[in-house]
Amino acid sequence: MDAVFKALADEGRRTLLDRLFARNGQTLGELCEEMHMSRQAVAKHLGILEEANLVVVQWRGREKLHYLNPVPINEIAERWIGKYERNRLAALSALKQALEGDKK
Amino acid sequence: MDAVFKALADEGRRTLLDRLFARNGQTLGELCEEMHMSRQAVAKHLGILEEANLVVVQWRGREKLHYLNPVPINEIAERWIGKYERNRLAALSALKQALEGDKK
DNA sequence: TTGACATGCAACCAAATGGTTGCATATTAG
DNA sequence: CTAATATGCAACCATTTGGTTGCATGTCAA
Repeated sequence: MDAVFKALADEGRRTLLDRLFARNGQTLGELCEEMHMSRQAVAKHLGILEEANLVVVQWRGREKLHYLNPVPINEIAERWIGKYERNRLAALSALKQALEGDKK
Repeated sequence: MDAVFKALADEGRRTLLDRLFARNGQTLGELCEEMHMSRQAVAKHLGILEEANLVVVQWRGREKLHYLNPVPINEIAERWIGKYERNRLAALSALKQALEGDKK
């Protein structure tokens, strides 16, 4: 899971995921457009996303097609964020009380 | 939002959030226990969590009490993860088809 | 076959990150 | 007042990160 969090920490990589979300199965060349950095830099980012299993790759001849894999994101939502979200109101309430308690 | 993702990228910081989730309002000293790094390192991590607004601080005399703020995590879940999660099955299906399509 | 195209690999570099240590400051206890 | 306690600030360091460039490899099209 650490790899997933680390992969999501970079704005450029989140953009790449957004673009695959908008249109799945793009090649490296396509994904390079609009990212203003070199092809190799984009390839590195995609490698990190692959490593985190957020992107799955498919070769078609000389083209490398990239597919979004939503499973790890779902796992984060389920196992980690859900934990906080479920208790959101309780935690907010505790926080509010703590801060108000000080002013008294 | 970038600050939140970056803050969540470190295992130690996630542990700190977990510990505040388990017991809210701990002091820096308390949070240092079990983390095997120096007090200053923990303080830096907490600073990053504060910066990302994931932790809110309350002074009580010479003690600094730390409170978990669940709002930014909730925002991630709502605005970003939710986007992928909602289409989880559709994306999985597309992925599967793409991979199977190759084998034919 | 040959050239163009899509991608990979590796060396290199600057900046950010995560950690340390030493010392300073503020508050509480005796 | 003085000690001890709780924390802050700043310099410093090694490693990681995000980017570059140059060149190599594999595939398609003419």
